[in-house]
Amino acid sequence: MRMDTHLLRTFVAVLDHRSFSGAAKALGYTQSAVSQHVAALEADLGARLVERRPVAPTPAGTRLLEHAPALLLRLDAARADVARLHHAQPTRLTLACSAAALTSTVARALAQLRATTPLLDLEVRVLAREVVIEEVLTARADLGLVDGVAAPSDPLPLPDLGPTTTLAAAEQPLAVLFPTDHPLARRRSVRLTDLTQAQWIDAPDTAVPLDRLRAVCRTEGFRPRVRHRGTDPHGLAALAAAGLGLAALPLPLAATLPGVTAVPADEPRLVHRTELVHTAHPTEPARQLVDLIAGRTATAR
Amino acid sequence: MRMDTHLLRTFVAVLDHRSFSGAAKALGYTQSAVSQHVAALEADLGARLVERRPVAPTPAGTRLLEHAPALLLRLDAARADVARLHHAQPTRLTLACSAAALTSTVARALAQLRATTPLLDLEVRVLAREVVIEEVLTARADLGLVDGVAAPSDPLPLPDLGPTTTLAAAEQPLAVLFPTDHPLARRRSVRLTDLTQAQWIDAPDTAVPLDRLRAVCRTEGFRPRVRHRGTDPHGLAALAAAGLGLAALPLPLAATLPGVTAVPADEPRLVHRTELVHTAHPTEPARQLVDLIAGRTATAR
DNA sequence: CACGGTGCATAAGTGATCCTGATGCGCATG
DNA sequence: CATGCGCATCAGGATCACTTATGCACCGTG
Repeated sequence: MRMDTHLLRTFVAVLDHRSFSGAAKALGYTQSAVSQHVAALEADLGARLVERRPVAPTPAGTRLLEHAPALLLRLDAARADVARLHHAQPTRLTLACSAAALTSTVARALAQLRATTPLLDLEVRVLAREVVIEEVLTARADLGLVDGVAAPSDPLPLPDLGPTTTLAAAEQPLAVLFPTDHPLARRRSVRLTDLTQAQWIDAPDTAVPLDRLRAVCRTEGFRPRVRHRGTDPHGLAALAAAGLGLAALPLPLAATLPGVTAVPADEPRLVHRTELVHTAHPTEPARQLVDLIAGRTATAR
Repeated sequence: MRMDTHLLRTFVAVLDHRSFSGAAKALGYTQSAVSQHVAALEADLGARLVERRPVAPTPAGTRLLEHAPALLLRLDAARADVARLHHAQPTRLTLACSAAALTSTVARALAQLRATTPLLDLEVRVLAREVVIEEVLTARADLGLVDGVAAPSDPLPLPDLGPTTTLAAAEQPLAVLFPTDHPLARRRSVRLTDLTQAQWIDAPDTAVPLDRLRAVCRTEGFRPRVRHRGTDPHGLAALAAAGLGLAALPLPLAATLPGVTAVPADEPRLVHRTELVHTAHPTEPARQLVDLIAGRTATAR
């Protein structure tokens, strides 16, 4: 009757699967139970939430879908946060990273941590940018590293899904990849504003997704002709070297790539920024790494 | 067994009341049920949450308390958001304000709205700063107005309790209230940094709580000797006029108060800022007011 | 147009659950 | 040491939340 968490969970699952019976299988219920769950939710809220045949959210269902996943995530986060208190693993450290977040700054801090506590069981998992925070909130990872593009010393616009603290871990200049024989490849720097109408390659899984570039530059430009899925910068560089379009990457990374020339980008001033994400109360090896990285960026500044 | 919403609700109630039986009365349960709820939560999370006799949170309970109220609020927010779709009241508009947020800018926008839709049933409720957002999220108010102190054009640090949009409604300079015979009362402006060690009156319910001033100025100064509870600026002015201590208020308000001289404050540059808070999908009369205020601040800029 | 298949709704039954009322027990207080 | 207060525990009954079984609307097929 009451709007309960498991009702919300099946509601979300039904719309995820676009099917009652599919959601039932996924949740380990019978189809009948799922049907009753949705009916109970609809009765409780006094509105039809799901259109059946085909299964789709009604306007009210859409509204609820804007809340439910975040709610369930926070619920898991709360449970994880309590569990962490008692099941802390002082010899394990799991790090969730987006693709380009594992910079040398971070790697050096990790090495330093390993040096002080040699029997540390370290695991690094590279994930899509959006799920890194979820991993941290649900304690599947102790720390998160998210990279993105922002104005210098501006924070990244992370979705606010729960009580997390973020800390700048590194800032690197941006560079544009040109084929080595491209006329602009000789330049010491290029202005991004001059390149909004150029041919771009969109590589949303690497360090600089074009939609983010559009948002930060407040332009409608940077329209891609080629889309590149995957986190491998070498493949992206190969495309750029072949003249299929321009691509942007952090300068230190871009400079090492074969077949292309990395030209620093300015105007607008943008940086590739990496942020460390942790919960309000990091447990022991995580807290040490936070301190190490905080110290590094503080002295590097 | 599962970490359910009503279990969390009684958990919070128990620690609010510092009593099982008190919480039971408040929730309409028997004491026995409350006891079982807490036991079920503890069994589910595998940790003792509440210390009994006296009733107090354990470390794990404290951790859970950092999540539970926000979670329950978001649950109510989700329910309210769906309910709004069907029970929209196009002739009612309820506005939740913190004490000093009802500036002339807002008042004029309200007058304009009343002019265009004359049979509008308007209600304004003045509340503590922290609960304004809750009122908006749970649809007890259609719009919220929160005031506070910030650097010019910086947003106020609102607690992130749910999907809300904020919009600057007004910015006013700050002023310090001096007794008219005070030596600094003649000055055309004063530097707040020179006054950190002065005697202050803390009036946390008015426009400029001292703890906020400390936070923004990053100082340990502004220590109060007198505390003033209540939202009435005249009472505060009377205390300041009698020489009990200094107080800060927005200049337009401060200039009208008897017995004191309002001297504009600068260094650091701070403003009294009012922000309009609304949900992602404001309903009709609310949306109009948002547009009106957005238009006003846009043209005023 | 009959036919079966698919997929959600509904009905009936059952074991688990959640609450109440009664009682027990530890701990203060006088 | 008696008493009261307050939380824990127990037993029982109402309710709930599943399952299985069946119904029914819709769709594609021969």
